[in-house]
Amino acid sequence: MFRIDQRNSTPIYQQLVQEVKEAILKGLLRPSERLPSVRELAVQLTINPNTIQKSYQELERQGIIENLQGKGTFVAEHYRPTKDRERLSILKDDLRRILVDAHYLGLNEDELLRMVEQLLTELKMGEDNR
Amino acid sequence: MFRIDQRNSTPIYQQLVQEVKEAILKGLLRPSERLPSVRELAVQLTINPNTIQKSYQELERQGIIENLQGKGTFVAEHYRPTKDRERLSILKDDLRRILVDAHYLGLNEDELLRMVEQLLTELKMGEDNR
Amino acid sequence: MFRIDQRNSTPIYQQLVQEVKEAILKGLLRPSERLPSVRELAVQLTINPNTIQKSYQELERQGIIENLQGKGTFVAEHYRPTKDRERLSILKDDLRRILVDAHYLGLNEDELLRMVEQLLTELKMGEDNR
Amino acid sequence: MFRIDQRNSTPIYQQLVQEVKEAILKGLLRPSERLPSVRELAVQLTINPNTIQKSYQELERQGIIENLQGKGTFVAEHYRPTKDRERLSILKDDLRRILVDAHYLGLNEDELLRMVEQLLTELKMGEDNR
DNA sequence: GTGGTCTAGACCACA
DNA sequence: GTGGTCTAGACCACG
Repeated sequence: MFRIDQRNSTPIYQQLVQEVKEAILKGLLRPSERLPSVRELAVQLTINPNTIQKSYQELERQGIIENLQGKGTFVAEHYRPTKDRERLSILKDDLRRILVDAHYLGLNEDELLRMVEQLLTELKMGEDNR
Repeated sequence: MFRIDQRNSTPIYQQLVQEVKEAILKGLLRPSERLPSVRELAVQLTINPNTIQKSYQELERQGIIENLQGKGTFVAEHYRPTKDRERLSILKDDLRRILVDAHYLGLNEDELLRMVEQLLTELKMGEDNR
Repeated sequence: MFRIDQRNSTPIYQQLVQEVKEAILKGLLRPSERLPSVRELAVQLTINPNTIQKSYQELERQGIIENLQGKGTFVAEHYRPTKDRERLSILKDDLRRILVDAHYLGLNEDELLRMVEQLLTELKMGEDNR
Repeated sequence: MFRIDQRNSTPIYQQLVQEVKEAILKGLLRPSERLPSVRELAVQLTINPNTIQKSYQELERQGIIENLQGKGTFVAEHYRPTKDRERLSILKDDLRRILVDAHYLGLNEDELLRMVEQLLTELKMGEDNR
């Protein structure tokens, strides 16, 4: 269900956060749908349960998933984007960094924009999924 | 000359690498121009010299600056983009991550593309500056 | 009759205890009045009967409701406040925590006191209801 | 420096978060002042470093403390209250719960308000501390 | 020396 | 069965 690369240097728990967000965006996970339990997923991905838990807590903090006591973890029914200024500013900085790197890797403006478009399509953004 | 934010969680040495790359892109630093010495910059930015050193080494590894023994560090005269497949793939992953985050922050496709355009203009990319 | 929020992280049984206490305070439930049976309430609130049971037990322990074998559960006729020192001390700690949090949320002393007054009015405290 | 009660059922990491917030409020910790390192505090309080870390991360998330890479953890220079509506609503619910409990413990409105006033004085709120 | 991540394993509250 | 907390101990990146 989720792809985790143990050799990737980005923390596993962040990779999982990202994977869940993408899965929801792509419609693979739907609002109110149940996520695998911490233990289940730990077994599936051969990752420590604590690591899974950290991911779930982060996703809950962002309002993307919800925990029902003793029943499990679910995709939030109504996700409300935050428009958090601070996080938007960080995002913009990250984007700037990427554009700079892209230039030094030899990508020109057109190639870059095409890459963006392709990724947006892949993620089915602009569609009705949450 | 370079903006470093100690509170930012991205490593200081990476921030500096980024700042130098941007400065060159914007034409603030021109090919063959001399960079501040490690010690100078360490004093200016009140940062550990080892950290500056690490940034310069990274930039040299990427072929963006060159060290002339005993003379100082200079912006490379002729930078050749690498087209490094591995790094391109990482860049794409980073970009995907950002697009997903943007969505969860409430940005739609249009707003995103406009942000990209704005940043590209800011960086004067598309022009002849290295 | 009682509002339960499954997404709220405070245990459901505690939420219910709270709701019952408030209902009595507001006069919605009067001394000697019968409470819904465990099963009834479990169906109404779509909650596990064991959870309801736990709430009722807690309320009985506090002397707020009484169980008459085979007849049902009733609001106690004469509630005598306990003046339990231990619980008073815990309450004070909880209150301190809230005041601190309020400060960090940007509330000043006036706004806080006004909030307290408002809540007291809402709860009709200061009146003769139990 | 910080009082932790291992027997208290509220999680240790939350107790510590609370203690730090209070210490700042009371002026025992001043903006820009360095907090004990995770390891130091772990030894002092005979608590696992991971637990301390969890507290520090929560405080950082709330913008109350800041981490400077490799240099340690510091009280934020300029704390900006969030006015987070959701958290305010939770706070109000907590406050309501306490008022109800206070009533059932036999406190009347006057006694309650006096307790609030006393706590506010203890915390030196209303003064110039941050 | 600083914090950040991860694992292994344990215990507990809740439903 | 569910997630939440805590410990012990290890490794790593950063400055």
